[in-house]
Amino acid sequence: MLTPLHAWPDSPEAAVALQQQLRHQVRIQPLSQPPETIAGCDISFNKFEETVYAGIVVLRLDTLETIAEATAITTTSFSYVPGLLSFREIPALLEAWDKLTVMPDVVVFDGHGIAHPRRMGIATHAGLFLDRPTLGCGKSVLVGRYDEPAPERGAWSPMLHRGEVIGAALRTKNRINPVYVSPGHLIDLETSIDLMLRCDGGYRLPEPTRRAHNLVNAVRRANLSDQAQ
DNA sequence: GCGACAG
DNA sequence: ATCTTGTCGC
Repeated sequence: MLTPLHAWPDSPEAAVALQQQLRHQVRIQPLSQPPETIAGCDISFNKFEETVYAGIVVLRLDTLETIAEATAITTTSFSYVPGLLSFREIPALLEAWDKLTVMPDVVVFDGHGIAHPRRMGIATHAGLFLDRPTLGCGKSVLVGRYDEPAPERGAWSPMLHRGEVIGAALRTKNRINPVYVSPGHLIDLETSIDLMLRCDGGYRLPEPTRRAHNLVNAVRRANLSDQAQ
């Protein structure tokens, strides 16, 4: 089990205070080594239920083939609050992480990294726990403004918040809405964008994220049919 | 004060 | 996030 970075807050107020403390530990910098593997992670749940299904999928960056997977089923009491997503999802993801037999060089999260009001999105927060390069790739914006990037795949424009560049609106498919990429920890924006473009499987979302999403939904639905019998 | 608000 | 069929457009 990973050494806990900190105790888990029991209230939104305590969580915000913790984010203010943790933000000083974040390091946005180039990768120290060329990555060969990348993992995607996601959680799924049935509305109104506290059970959460977490999953992580590791792929080779050059071929995008899946080389490892891990899942975990737990419960959460921390409900979703914009800006505090990590407190709801990280516990379950860390349980899945402990079951992983292959350590990925980079981890992509479904959400944001520093593109967050306190620069502490789920990718950044988790990066501090894992002490490994992480980045966020979200489907919508939490904070920040940007100019629409050109319509061609690969085009991107910076996301700005309080005078800082916090991420990029990146076009992963021609004429399709961009995804929002931001570094989490131990990586920089340029590398994050490059990695997302290399994870192209022909869809709007990067392959690591898509596979993790499919994995957790498969586990959740399998559990539903089990209970029905 | 009003609106916005990752998954 | 999840619940869901067809449908408009490239």
